[in-house]
Amino acid sequence: MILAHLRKALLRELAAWAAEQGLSAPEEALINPVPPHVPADLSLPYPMQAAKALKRKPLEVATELAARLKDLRSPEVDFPLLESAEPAPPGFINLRLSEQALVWNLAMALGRPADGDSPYGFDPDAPKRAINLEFVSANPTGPVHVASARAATLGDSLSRILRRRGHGVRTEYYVNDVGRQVELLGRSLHARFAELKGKPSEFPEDGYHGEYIKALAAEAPPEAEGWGPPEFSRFGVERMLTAHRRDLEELFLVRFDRWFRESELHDAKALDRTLEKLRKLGRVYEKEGAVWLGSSDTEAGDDKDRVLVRADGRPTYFLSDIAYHEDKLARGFKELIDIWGADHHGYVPRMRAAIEALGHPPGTFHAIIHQLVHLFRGKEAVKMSKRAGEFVTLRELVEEAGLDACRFFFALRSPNAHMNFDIELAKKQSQENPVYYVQYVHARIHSIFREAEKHSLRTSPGSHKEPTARALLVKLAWFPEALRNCERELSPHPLASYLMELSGLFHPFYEQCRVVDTHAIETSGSRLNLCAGVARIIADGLSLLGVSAPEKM
RNA sequence: GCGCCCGUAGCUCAAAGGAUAGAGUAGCGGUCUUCGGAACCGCUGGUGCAGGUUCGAUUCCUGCCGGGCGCACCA
Repeated sequence: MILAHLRKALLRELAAWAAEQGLSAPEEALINPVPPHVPADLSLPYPMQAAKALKRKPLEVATELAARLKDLRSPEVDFPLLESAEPAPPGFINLRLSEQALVWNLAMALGRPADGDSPYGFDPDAPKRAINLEFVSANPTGPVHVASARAATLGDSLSRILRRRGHGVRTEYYVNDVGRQVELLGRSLHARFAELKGKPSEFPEDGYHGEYIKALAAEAPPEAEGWGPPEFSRFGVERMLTAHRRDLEELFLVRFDRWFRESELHDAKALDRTLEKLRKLGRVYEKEGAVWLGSSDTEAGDDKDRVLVRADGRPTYFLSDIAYHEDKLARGFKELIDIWGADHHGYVPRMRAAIEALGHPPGTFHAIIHQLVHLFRGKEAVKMSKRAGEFVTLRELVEEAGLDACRFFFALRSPNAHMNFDIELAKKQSQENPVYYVQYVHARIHSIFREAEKHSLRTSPGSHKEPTARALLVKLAWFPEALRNCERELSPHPLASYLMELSGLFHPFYEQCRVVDTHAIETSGSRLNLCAGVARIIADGLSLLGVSAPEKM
């Protein structure tokens, strides 16, 4: 929060200075954390950029600018923001926050989000976005696979963070409840059911072979004797969907605001309407009996045109997908963000092309592509095939490794990171998961609170001189910035990394600064206050990641 | 063959073009009569290769090497 004010104040000052120099104003005042050897809180690299444009010496520019920044103030607060602003080679300005600024920021961090409309981390200046975030959307033809854990973590954590930032976000799960895969599910169940009844059956060639199919067939009601594959399809989809909801929402704590069924589109004739709209816009043509979208003729960069309606008259999956996205936009969303595995990345340009062809502004559609998780058991790669039934379920992993360990583990990784995930290690050595490192600090602080309670010591605002305490205060100020980075990167991993760093700073403080001390009530009070801030941010940050913050471990 | 992603410490990963590349974990050596040893402190260990752009490159560009994933009138 204080850093947002600082950035704004810096930007004003830099813009004024730039105008005097005949430069265009910088778009943003970029501030960076400093490396350990630098005795400051933050650094401003702007002088080096300005020096280039002005063809002047960077350090000279930094010196000139630093002098102007010393007494920097913000209209939102009534104290000076900085204690010092010093030029440093090759052309940084190193900033040290004022004590008032740090104390004020701690108070903001400790404010109760539930009470106000401006919780810590909320960004009043950011333009509000209306986002539909779709993720997982696994076919209801089998249990939720471990491979979905990454997308589920990404989507759920990101949606929580974006909401905290003040955006309107609705999460959505698209259910492919019609089509070939679902038919195959019905035929597989039909065959397994017949087997159970000792009747002759023909198991479909590409059918689903997993044991769960047999188990599911065994659960079919008595009247299933008279069912054909379509009835088994319906039965199977409903059962699978129920299991998906249970695994994702109850087990993995991933919430979807809407479970949208493809069949809803067919019922509403949405495919016809979308096709008609594209036709009117002149974006489709017929060739060789099929209807094509002129997707290569767009800015989206699709390399070829795509079939919407096959020569036999059946619509492609692509068309229903377009209709689905059109439906989301009709519901008022301005941005559609889909989270897809890297195995679908080739689908991005055509989807973008379709959105463009429908006349929506560029940037309406965005795909977050996450790299696939390669599963191992020890050294051995796990092949995953739903049809062969060889896979590890999400439930299996969570029940063995623990929810917190799983969610934090995936949250730490950038979507672009290719990762090898050793299931044995995850199950066996869950103690090594960094999440415990973070949770431990939270539990430790609450232990301090319990100790303070015994001596009737209470938190009180106050300043902090010790370097370890000051480092914590500065780190607390970075929390909103971490959330901002999450929004920019469209990933929760900057927050997870931040929590690791914050936690790492607590222990040195703990070792050097005795908190509970009945001979120093005032110091105890201000240190308890700092502890409260750290605990609050850890609990808050972990909750944004869907991870618990236990008071005892 | 073309396209997208990646290659960073033994392992799993960070790092808005910024300073001496950070964490966790593993390894080695220390720290236990006070708030939690699931801890702390110290040491060891580094950007695949070759060029280029830049005051400055893990980051951008080119080429190479290695890996993952795509390239349907499948979903």
